[in-house]
Amino acid sequence: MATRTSSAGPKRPQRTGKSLQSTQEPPLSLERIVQAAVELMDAGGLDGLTMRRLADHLGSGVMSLYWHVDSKEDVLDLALDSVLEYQGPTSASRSREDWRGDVIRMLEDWRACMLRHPWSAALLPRRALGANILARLELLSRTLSRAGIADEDLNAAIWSIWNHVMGATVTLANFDRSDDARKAATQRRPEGTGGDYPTIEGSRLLLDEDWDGAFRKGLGFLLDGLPLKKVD
Amino acid sequence: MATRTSSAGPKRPQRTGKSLQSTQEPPLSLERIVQAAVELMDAGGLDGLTMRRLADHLGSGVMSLYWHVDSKEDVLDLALDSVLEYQGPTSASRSREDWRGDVIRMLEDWRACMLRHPWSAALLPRRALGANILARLELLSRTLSRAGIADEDLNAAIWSIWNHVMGATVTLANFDRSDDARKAATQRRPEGTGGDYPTIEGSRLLLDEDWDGAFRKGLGFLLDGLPLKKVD
DNA sequence: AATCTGTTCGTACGCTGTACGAGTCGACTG
DNA sequence: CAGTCGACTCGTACAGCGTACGAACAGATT
Repeated sequence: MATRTSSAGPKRPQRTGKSLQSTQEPPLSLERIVQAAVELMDAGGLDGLTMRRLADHLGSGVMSLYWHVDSKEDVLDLALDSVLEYQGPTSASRSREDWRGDVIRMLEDWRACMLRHPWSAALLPRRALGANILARLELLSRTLSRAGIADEDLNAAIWSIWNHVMGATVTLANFDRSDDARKAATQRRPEGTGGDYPTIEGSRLLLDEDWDGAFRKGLGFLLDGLPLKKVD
Repeated sequence: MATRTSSAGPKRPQRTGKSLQSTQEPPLSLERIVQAAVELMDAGGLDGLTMRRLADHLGSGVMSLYWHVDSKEDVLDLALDSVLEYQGPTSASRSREDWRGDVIRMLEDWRACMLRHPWSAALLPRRALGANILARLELLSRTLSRAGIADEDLNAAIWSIWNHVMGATVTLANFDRSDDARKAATQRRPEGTGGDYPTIEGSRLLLDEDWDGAFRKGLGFLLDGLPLKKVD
């Protein structure tokens, strides 16, 4: 963890002289930059990524990054998109019948991706949609359309399902990072107001929730509520 | 818009001397600070809020803010919560029957609040739940519970509905801020990959969506899919 | 040998959040 | 009246941020 801490060296050592290529870093590339950015944010959250740290991590100078990348925002976009890759239903054949399974599989993978990198949830609301997100949306559209949803309901259905994933992930990523939220909600008594949140406490809503189960169950409610053209 | 631009004055005028109380600002208070923070972010987004600008806006010194407030994060929390206030169903009587209407009213108000202050959507995923959010959750819990949802389904139902609002709002706030997203999604042809997103284009998913309608419709799907104990 | 093109990087600038300590002012106490 | 205390304000300073600018270097081409 602290293998790089050299005591009393110059401020940022990096690329020492010419003949002494000690660590022999591979050349900078967009892929390496993005991957390092993801690692930094996995380790330290959104604030864990600074251009200087990123450069140090790659053994390069800060401004070298800017030849490959326009801005830090650019790095964020690329990192977010790189984390959301999805290779669709491996055999396109099986999706003939089991549209529900296809949808659920893709959404749970999506959710898993974002929970593996909790910073992505906080990033999603403020970045444009990258290629991988669009690909997932496209897959969702195609599957739902084939499942026989009335055309006039299709868009609303897609958005509803999308929203379910977004909302669930965003919420959980938030809670996981500071579970003070739950404690605050259930333990703190506002005292000034006199009343707190009895129903929430009663249902143990914020406490011992099985998030995965709730996600699946809620998705079930949603899919059950969708109006299909043909009943099967 | 530019009424405050005084040419060649000192860097930040603020509270000139003792006898010349020109603008006679009311004293600093937490309420004033929070309100000013909301105004700044309404005008300039998340980045529009800096402690220095906030102080200027209030006619005070920067560090004076820190007597009322612990940190900038504190300001963000307070601003977010202040924007999500909700005075429940005015007459508690009417909610006896129309639980569906009560839920929809509260959620649409919630969504409207967040869309009125688009920065709030980007903030929500990374801040803990404030009192007003908890109050809304509590109301939702109570209403749903009274509507006759099976106890074992209650939590999943609450989360599903919550997620719907969160997802829809977060997505829309994102899109509204840069509608380049839609153009990029539908116009840009990835060329490298060869294929783009035909189904999305076909359904005009990202183009001419009636967001309010889709939100309502999707909420309908969700509520229709909820398993009620008693059918009515 | 000269030039060009792709790539690296040191320095510097303006901006951020905030720690620290000095200052002001009204009220209360001897 | 002097003294002192607490609430409140604020100037200065500092470390860290993103990045504009331009100098430097490598290898290939002329």
